[in-house]
Amino acid sequence: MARATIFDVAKLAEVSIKTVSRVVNNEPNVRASTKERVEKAIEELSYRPDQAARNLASQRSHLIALIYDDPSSYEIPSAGYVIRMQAGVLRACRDANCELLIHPCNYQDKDVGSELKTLIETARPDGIVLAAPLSNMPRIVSAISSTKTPFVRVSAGNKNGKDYSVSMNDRESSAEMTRYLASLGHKSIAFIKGHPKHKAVGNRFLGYQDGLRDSGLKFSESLVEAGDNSIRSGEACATSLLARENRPTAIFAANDDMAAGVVRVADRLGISIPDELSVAGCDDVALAQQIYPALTTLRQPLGAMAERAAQALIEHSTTKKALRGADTFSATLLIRESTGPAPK
Amino acid sequence: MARATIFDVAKLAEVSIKTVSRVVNNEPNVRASTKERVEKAIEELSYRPDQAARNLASQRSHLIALIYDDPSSYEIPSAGYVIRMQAGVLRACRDANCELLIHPCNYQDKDVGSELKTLIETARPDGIVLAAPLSNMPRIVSAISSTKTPFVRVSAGNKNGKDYSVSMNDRESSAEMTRYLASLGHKSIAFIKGHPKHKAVGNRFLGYQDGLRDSGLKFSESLVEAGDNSIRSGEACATSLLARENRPTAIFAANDDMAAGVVRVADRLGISIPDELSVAGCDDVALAQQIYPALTTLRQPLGAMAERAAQALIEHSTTKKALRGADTFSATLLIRESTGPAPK
DNA sequence: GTGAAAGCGCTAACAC
DNA sequence: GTGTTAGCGCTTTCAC
Repeated sequence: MARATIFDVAKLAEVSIKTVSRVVNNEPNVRASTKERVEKAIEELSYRPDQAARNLASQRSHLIALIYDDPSSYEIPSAGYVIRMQAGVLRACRDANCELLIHPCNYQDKDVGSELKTLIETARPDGIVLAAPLSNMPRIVSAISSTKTPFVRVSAGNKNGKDYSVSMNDRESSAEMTRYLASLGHKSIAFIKGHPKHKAVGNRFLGYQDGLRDSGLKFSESLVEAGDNSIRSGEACATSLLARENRPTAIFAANDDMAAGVVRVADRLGISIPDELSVAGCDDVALAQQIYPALTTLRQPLGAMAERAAQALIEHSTTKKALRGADTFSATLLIRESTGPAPK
Repeated sequence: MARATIFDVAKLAEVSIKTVSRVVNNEPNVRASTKERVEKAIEELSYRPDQAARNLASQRSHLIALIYDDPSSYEIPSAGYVIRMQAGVLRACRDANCELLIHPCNYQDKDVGSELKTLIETARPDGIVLAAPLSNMPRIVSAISSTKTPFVRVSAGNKNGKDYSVSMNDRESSAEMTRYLASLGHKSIAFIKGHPKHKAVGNRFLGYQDGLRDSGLKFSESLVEAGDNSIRSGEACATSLLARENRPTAIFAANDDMAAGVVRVADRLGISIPDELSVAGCDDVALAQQIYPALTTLRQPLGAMAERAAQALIEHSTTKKALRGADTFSATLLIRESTGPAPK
């Protein structure tokens, strides 16, 4: 037997299809008793509204797109980052019966711009969640912007007045981590910078300097190395940092992957963590708990950020309220095994 | 200006909308010159067919659902597994302008069954890719089956005559790994079994026994420990295995996470890998390359498997050809740093 | 090889 | 509070 339509329900409940529609969409202006009758009919026929018909009639796709840099194209994937964002968006979608459209892409491709435009024009999502580091790339932001589809940037680093973004308080949190390290007695705290395109990660460097200042330590360029967010670059920076005569007693890396690289190098060099060297990362990716010693890090509330982003988009798609400004989420300092008191 | 519809194109090209439809869908019976005219009009108006209208008229959702166990609900996520499957399905979808609907779920929930049924009845995907270990759970398989929506099981472990599945040759590959270990001179090769619900992982245990036999080694229950696929269980098994008087010189774990647990324990005990102990895993998750020493493992062609699964579903949705049998993919033996010659 | 007409199952606008 | 009607933009069927 064919699937029930809104007409079948209307007939059985002895109301018009519009009333059924009202009940299904939780619209007001339905008498409680009528509503009950309709609901009984729906139950009886196990009626489910047809999404395609709904989308066509309402001129909305009920689709939220999540666009991110393709982790499977990396040497070292940061899959956990993506999974957590997906989970967040999914939470927001479920509550609004939207679907999630995922689109991993490679920002190094010459024509990501037109690829994204085609995607958007074809699928017509009601809104777009744009993850870092794509959220910081003018080429990409402007391609998306040109489609006029509402979008939210995640971890955008630089706010601008024209759109809405959600991010973590990178600077404040990094300052907190630095102060924590200083409170452990470390006087020589090195920092490994991240990918220059990733602005949010750039703010962590600023926070590191703030934290140093707060703790009465002075900043020195010689304690700073520049990585590119990959484990391998973390290894390279650590190799340089740890080969010095007066090597630092603590290293704070702008993300966990690089911190993991530091741990790996220290292990090879026979430098004991945390006895001789404290290491801290940022992000709390899965790897952070998986390595030994487990990494002290800052947990980014990625899921919550993505959820908020999607919620804002969904709300905008119904209310058309302007989508501007920025929301900030606080990171949590997770103290694990890789940090300890400075060697005497 | 509003978006162009099929009528606008038809008018501009001076044909009927049906002809435009034919061109757009690559249907036959259009004269080359007509086709060209239509294409020019499409280009000029930058026309994009409306997916919602298409779905409604064709009674297909053009959606492929990917259902998997939620990695973000784990203590230790296996996010890479999911990302690779997503990438595979996405490849198949792109070629057929389908969209991917992802649905992470928690198989421990009492009512996953009805959750999945609701999802399927609401979103009405044209087909479903069901990932392991869900693909082995009768409760879940039958819930999906009851919706009559075509589905493919990935790494199903046990074939049955009623559906289609794609999997890796777990048994043969594990035998190969075991023979490789034996060829290195190891005489005492231990095995850590995986989660009992995960049938594919069970086949690896069979392969281990085959490999032992092939190499003239005899199987001993005392060299087998049972884990549950988690890092922590790998640590527990390793702790037991390595505390013995005559500890094994090689440990083969049914997945990488457990192998990583072994590495961690060996590290704590001061047992050098690979000099004193060889460790091998299975799956080639990201973690396998991230730990030190990098893990020798079997790379599961997950992306290809998922892609094939989705392709089969898409083909079925157009041709209605029966979806039965099983396709098998070969794993690749990846020799990295964690295995070496048996200690003299 | 091409076209006309009839839906697909819903929402929106407005009438009652 | 409730119903009527007209689309939404395509695909399908069938006629030519």
